This record gives sequence, C-alpha cells and structure tokens, in this order.
Amino acid sequence: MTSPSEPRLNKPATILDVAAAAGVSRQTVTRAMNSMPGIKQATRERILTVAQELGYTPSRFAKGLVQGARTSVGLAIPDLTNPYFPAFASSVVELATQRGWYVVVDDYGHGRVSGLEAVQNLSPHVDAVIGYLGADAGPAQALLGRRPLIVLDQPAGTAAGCISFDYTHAAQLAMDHLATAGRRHVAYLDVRRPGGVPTARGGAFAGLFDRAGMELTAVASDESADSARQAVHELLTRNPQVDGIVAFNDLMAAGALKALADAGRRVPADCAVIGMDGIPLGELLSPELTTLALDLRDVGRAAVDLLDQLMTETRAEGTPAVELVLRHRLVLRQSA
Amino acid sequence: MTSPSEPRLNKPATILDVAAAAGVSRQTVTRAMNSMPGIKQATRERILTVAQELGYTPSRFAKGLVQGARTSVGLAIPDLTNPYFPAFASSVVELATQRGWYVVVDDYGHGRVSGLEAVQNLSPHVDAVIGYLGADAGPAQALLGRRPLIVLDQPAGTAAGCISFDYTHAAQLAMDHLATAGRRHVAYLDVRRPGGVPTARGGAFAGLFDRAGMELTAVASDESADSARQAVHELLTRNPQVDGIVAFNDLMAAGALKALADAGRRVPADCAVIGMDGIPLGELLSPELTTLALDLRDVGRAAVDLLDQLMTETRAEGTPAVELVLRHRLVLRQSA
DNA sequence: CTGAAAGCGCTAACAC
DNA sequence: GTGTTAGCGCTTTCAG
Repeated sequence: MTSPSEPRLNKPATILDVAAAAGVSRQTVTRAMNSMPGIKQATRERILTVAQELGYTPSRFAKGLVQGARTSVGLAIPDLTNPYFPAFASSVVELATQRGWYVVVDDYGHGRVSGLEAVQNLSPHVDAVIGYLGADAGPAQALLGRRPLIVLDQPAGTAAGCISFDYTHAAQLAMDHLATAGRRHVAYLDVRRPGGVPTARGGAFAGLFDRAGMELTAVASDESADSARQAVHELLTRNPQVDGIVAFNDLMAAGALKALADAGRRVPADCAVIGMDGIPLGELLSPELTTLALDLRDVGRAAVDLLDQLMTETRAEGTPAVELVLRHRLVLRQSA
Repeated sequence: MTSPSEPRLNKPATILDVAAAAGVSRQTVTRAMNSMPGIKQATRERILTVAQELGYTPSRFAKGLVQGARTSVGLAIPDLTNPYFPAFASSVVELATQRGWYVVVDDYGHGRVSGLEAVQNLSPHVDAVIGYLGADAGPAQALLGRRPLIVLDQPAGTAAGCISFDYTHAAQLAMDHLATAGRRHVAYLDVRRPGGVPTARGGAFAGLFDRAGMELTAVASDESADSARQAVHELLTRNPQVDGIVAFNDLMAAGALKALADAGRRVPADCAVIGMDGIPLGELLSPELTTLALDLRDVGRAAVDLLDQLMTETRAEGTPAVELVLRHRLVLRQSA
C-alpha cells in the first residue's frame, strides 16, 4: 500500500524525498532549509513542515563535499581519568569552538596502548590533531600527511608543531624552595617507564642532584595515586630521614600525601610535598598541595593558537616544526 | 614555471591529481589507497609514493557520501572541569570506540549557557547525541529530528532515550546510615537553582524530612567546592549543632570537608559527611569521602547501549522514550 | 520567485 | 591488472 513517491524503505530521507513530497524542486528545498532569500514565506513553511514530517536531516557528507566544512580537530589524550587531561581538553574545546571548529576526542588509555592507534582512529575524521602522544609523534605525523599535528610534552620530531615545558626551570623552582626551607633529604617520585628510562621531568631533577648540601633520591611508581602511595610508603621505610618529596604530577603527590599521613608524618613540618601540574584537585587536599603549576588554559590556548597558525599558513613541504615552550610557576599552598 | 598537470594552487590534492601524477586511473588509486586486491604490487607502491609526495588525503566527505560513514556521537556536557563528567565521558568514548563510532565533544560550560546551544553546535556533525542537557531535552530532540538523543539525569520529555537515577533510593540509603549512626541534625547541601527550585536530588531528600527523631535543614550553594565551603561555613555558624551533611555531589562534599576543618570540627566524630557521585577524587581527600556512588562506567555503558539499541531498531514516529533507571550504592569510607 | 544543469571527490559495479 | 561508467546528496551557477 506504499505509494511510489514514499521515501525508500527505512533509508533516511533525502532532499529529493522532501522536494517530491512538497511538490517543488530540490533547489527550493535547499533555500528553505538554509534560510536563503528568494523564496515565498508560504513555500518555505510548507517545505519545513514536510521536512519535519519526513525526519529529513541534510547529509553532512554531501554538504561538506560541496561547501567545505568546518574544520574538525582530533584530540588524542591518554586518560580522561587523570584530572590533568580534562582540564586541558576543556580549554581546547572552548577555544576550538570559538573558532567554529569542532573536536573529536579519543581517550586512548583504556585497552589500547599507543597514541598512534588513537591517531589512526581519529585520522579519517579530522583535519588536524592535537595530542599527548608520547614517542609516537613521528609516525603519527606521517599518518596525517599534510594535516598538522601538535604534540605536547614531547620533542616535536617530525610533527608540525609542539608545545613543550621547561622542566629545568620547574625543577630549579622546586629545589630552590626546598633548599631555602632547609630540606636536606629530598626524593623525586618519577613515573616508572619501561626500561627504567627517566622521564623528561625526572631528567631535569637528576640534573640538579649535585646541589650542594642536599641529598637526593629518585624513586618511581606507576602513574596513579595508589601506586605513588605505595612507593612513598616503601621510601619512608627505607629512607626515614626524607624531608621533602617532589612528585611527577599532582595525582601522585596526592598519593604521597596519603602515604605520609599513613606513616604519621606531618606535612609540611616533617616532610614537604610539591606536586606538578596545578590541577584544581590540589586545593581540595589536606594539606593543600604546593605545586609547580601550569595554567592549563594557557596550554590549551598555546596548542590551539599554534594549530590555527599552521592551518592558515600554507605549510610548505619540509617546514621545520614550530615549537613553543611553557614554564611552570610555583604555587605555594600548605604542603611545602 | 608550473606545469599544467600540477595540483591546483594550494587546494588539497584530490584523487585525480594522484591519478594524473602516477599515470593511472582514479580507480587504481582507490585500490592502492584502500589496500584492495587486484593491483600489482609495484603499481600500488608507486601510487602510494606519489600520494605521499602530493600530501594526498582522501576527502572524508566524498568517502562518507559514497560509503556511509562510521556513526558519530555528540557528547554534550556542561563542564569537563567537574570530575564527574570526564569520568563519564571517558566511558562513553571507550564504549563508542569499541563499536567503531567516534565522539564529538562539546563542553558547554564556558560562556554559553544552555545545553541546547551545544546541541545546535553538534547537530551538523553527528548522528546522535548523548548529553546532560538539563531542561533542554525537548527542544534538543526537536533539533535533531529522527536522530536519537539520550539525556541523562532528566525526565526524557520528548527525547528518544533517557538514563535517570533513583534519588529516592539514594536519599534513603544516606539517611538510614546517618540515623543508625545516631545523627540528629542533618543538613542537605543542594545546588542553588534560579528561582530557588530544588533539584531532583534535593527533592528526594526533602521527601525524607519528616523522618522521626531527626531535624533536617536544607542549604544551597553554587555547584563548586568553594561555594560549598562557604555555604557550610555559614551553616555551621547559624546552626552549630549540625552533626551530618549530605552534599549534592562529591565536589561540594569536598568543600564541606574544608569548611568543617576550618571550623575545627572533626569528621566524622563531630559531623559526618556524605557525598554523591563516587568520583575518584573522594578517595584522595582526608578523611576519605563516604559517598553515594554511581559506577560511572555503568552510566556510560547504559547510555551507549541505549543509543545502540535506538540506532539499530527502526525508530518509528512517535515511539515512546526508552528509560533506564540506575541506583546509587553507599560506599563507606572515613567521612561517615 | 522557482527550476535545470553541473559538479564537489570518492567508490561500487562492471567492463576490458 | 586496470580503466570506464554511474551515482552518493547536496549547493552553486545560471535560466526562466
């Protein structure tokens, strides 16, 4: 009993279906749907009604093909569960939206290991990628071809752009503060990497390990509060004279705080703790966390601005990467 | 000095440019790019090289148009800065990715007010939306037409699907626990809404306010730890006998904890605190937060499953909304 | 004010 | 193995 002019079985309605149902040409439908001039009000309304009834939604592909669509930015981050990343993501989304871009997120922390997989996944849907990709920056940029890649916290390699952080400066800030406060036995709690290679942050602290009058220890744990808590617990057993701890990030610093409380050490009286990142979490802890803070909005802004620049300029073949270096500042709260 | 066969000035290379440069037909290029069979290895490699040199990336629109693309899900959330949402987003991204979908995020907390704006923004790019939209569920579904909308924590209205929470059950759990512990003067800290209307959560607690032997107070603040801290500070001044506080969410509970510490009250000895949500943050606080926890992964799973169902079924015209109700469980830690 | 034609870049189906 | 034809759904000319 289906008349031949009905939309085809179960397939989404097209502009032709609407045109047929409204008894007009498809151009007129276009004009109605896009609020273009040169169409009688009555016609417009009738078409809109018909479209509504048919559940017509213009195909984004056809539209994109013919108009060139808004640019879509892929955001590849390891783990939305670590509060650092949502803070960063939030600022990227905000600034991208302001520019009329939209953001496709891939949180690759779950089962999949590498950031490269995330970029592979994102690649078909995006015009550019911003991401924390660890060592995969090179292959990721290769995958994206001419589409720019902004990597964070990693040497640019072949990536188009890169935001990095001056960890030497950060380490200096922290160690100066601890030295001034008379701390003598300081531990740096790093993230454990396969093969035991130190992180960039760890390296920066190691570079200050010859500081006169201070004894410095390096420990490592997984990148979680729990793991950090345990590592610090062991550290305190082995090394009870520790009177200052700097952690890889605020989350791990929170774990350190827990371990110190477990051990009955007062913070900062018995042992100072300094985190890194400056996520809002730090203010909610007790004692409130002193930290090497990044303005996360600035980081997002840097990434989006850099990308904007790269998308606007005609990026020539072997253009060298654009690099931007950001610095931490020491936010003094209660823990150190 | 540009030969006529060169790609057109500054415009991205198309399949035709590659075909011309490699001296083959576009079909052969397609075969090479998509690892299809029926092409000589040598030809494939040559084409790939040429494509590489030209910086050729297949247009996602043309591809989508002809193949029907992977489905894209819009995720509309108010504020990535509140740890509840990234936890939820993370699970949505994970499960969507497993299905081969991809996720476009709009974090509408910044300047823009309404969730509706977020949906407007997402609409051109997505096949469906999952979101915390507050009161905008109805208009949002209208905007999306036949494309399904899953709203959370809000009556479905005209939305295709809806995940809601059994706050009556949650309130019962909390109040029972507090009563058993002998608390007599309990305050519920709600989010302040324009017009002073209570939230669904607030309503559920209000429904238990006639509980025998307990005196119950309602206070309200903005949805932030700071604001909660101040509200609880004032509450304690006005109402020093308060011995139990239930907060709208864990973030606000963290603020309450701060205010209690400021006032020199011991938790839980002098005053118990119960949060709501069950975000990881709670475990890092001191004392660790007792909370009405949702398994955030379950919430994400519920939303994605529901959407999957809705996308698979032929959703008929006036199909009533599918609703799913989730319950909190009381996670006892130190604060109550 | 409305309609007809052309083409966006790609792949599916069929030639050769 | 490779090339040719057709068409995805839409908007942009340009005619009426």
